[in-house]
Amino acid sequence: MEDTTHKMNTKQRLLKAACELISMRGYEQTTVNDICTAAGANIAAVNYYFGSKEDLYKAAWAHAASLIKEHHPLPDKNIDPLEWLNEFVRVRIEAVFDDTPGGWFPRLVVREMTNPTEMANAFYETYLTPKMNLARTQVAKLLGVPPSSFLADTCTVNINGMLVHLNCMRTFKKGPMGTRVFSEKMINDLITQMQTFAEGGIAALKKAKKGACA
Amino acid sequence: MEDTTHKMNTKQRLLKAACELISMRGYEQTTVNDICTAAGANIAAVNYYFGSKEDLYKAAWAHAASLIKEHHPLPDKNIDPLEWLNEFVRVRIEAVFDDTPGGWFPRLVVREMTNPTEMANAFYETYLTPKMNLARTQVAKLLGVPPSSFLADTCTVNINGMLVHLNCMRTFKKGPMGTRVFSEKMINDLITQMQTFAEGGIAALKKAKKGACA
DNA sequence: GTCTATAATCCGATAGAC
DNA sequence: GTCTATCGGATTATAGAC
Repeated sequence: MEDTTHKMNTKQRLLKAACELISMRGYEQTTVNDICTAAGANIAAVNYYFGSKEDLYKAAWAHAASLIKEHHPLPDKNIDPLEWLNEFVRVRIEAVFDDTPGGWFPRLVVREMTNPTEMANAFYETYLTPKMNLARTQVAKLLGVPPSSFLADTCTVNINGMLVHLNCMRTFKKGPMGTRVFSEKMINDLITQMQTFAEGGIAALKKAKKGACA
Repeated sequence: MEDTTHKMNTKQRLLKAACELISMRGYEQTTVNDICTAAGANIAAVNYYFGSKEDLYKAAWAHAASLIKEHHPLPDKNIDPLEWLNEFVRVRIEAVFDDTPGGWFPRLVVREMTNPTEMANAFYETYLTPKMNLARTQVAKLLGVPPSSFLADTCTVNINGMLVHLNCMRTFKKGPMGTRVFSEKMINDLITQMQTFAEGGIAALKKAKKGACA
């Protein structure tokens, strides 16, 4: 990671500082003063370039979303469902452990999820719901049920829950949740384990469904 | 739930209002003014009875912890591990969906997890770590590995992640995460599904472990 | 014990000089 | 574009009357 801060103009520096600080501390806990100081800009710069703290925040989401799309793209939806799910788990975990700008997005998401602003609904619809629909479609294929079914929904929520929880452990440094340290090998083991766990869980649910019908 | 507010003294009313409001909105988002208004007390009452907002918060945790111990006790640790885990999942989910004071604790936990105060570490050690150690011990028995192993740890984290995520969906009403509505039957289905999913996940991990040794 | 009034901070936003 | 100075609002905590 080359530091190109010195080459960026004030607006770009503010955007970068906003992504970094807000993904690290959350929206409410980050003041415009913090952002301006980190960006080497004056306290009035945020309002000059973005109009308000809220609008800077929206720009930060858009920026982080484009970066994760570039660095951690989701698998092709036309491949085998099980392969898709394994790739999905892998990509999501890798993004969670990404300490470069490519990892800003999952942290912004979990901050917004757990400390919602007035913009939460808009962010969800734009950036998250489409991805979640993709995942539920693949899980439904594996379960042999419609994507709109309660089983497909809750099963997807379960898998997403494990990933979100992992994201929390990385995002919230304060408190014992963030005290775990993961080496490169441990991350790879974690990916394999979560893939195995999810696959086993889905298989068990599919089997139980058949049993209930018989 | 009988409303006995009128019978309580000011200190008790403050404690109740603090539990309700902070579990609903979080510590930072709840002002002492909100709490005093809800308790029908004066703005200065919190400092008079508890010394500070922080000390009231500590009292709220202690109160909520004693209530969940009473209304949603964990299963006996000497029963069969699989039965223990199923009971654990059931009890935790029931607590998450409990809208009475018995459900204050999980909401306080998730608020503190995702918006940590300076007291986070102390709360964890006192109220949470012991429970998590219990769960990891049972999961380790099912996996056939030591409780201190990476596999037992991450597997327990996976299961806990699903439960925490469910807790988030109930706690954070703002944003689409809290828009799902669960009927009594859906909650029971959810319990069965999550038990099946966890059991299947653990079985798959145990099988993969054997395969790796062969 | 309860109340009013206020002190002491802190934050986002903006006016106006340069 | 950048800066200083300040306004207006919100919050915790407390002093002091009743």
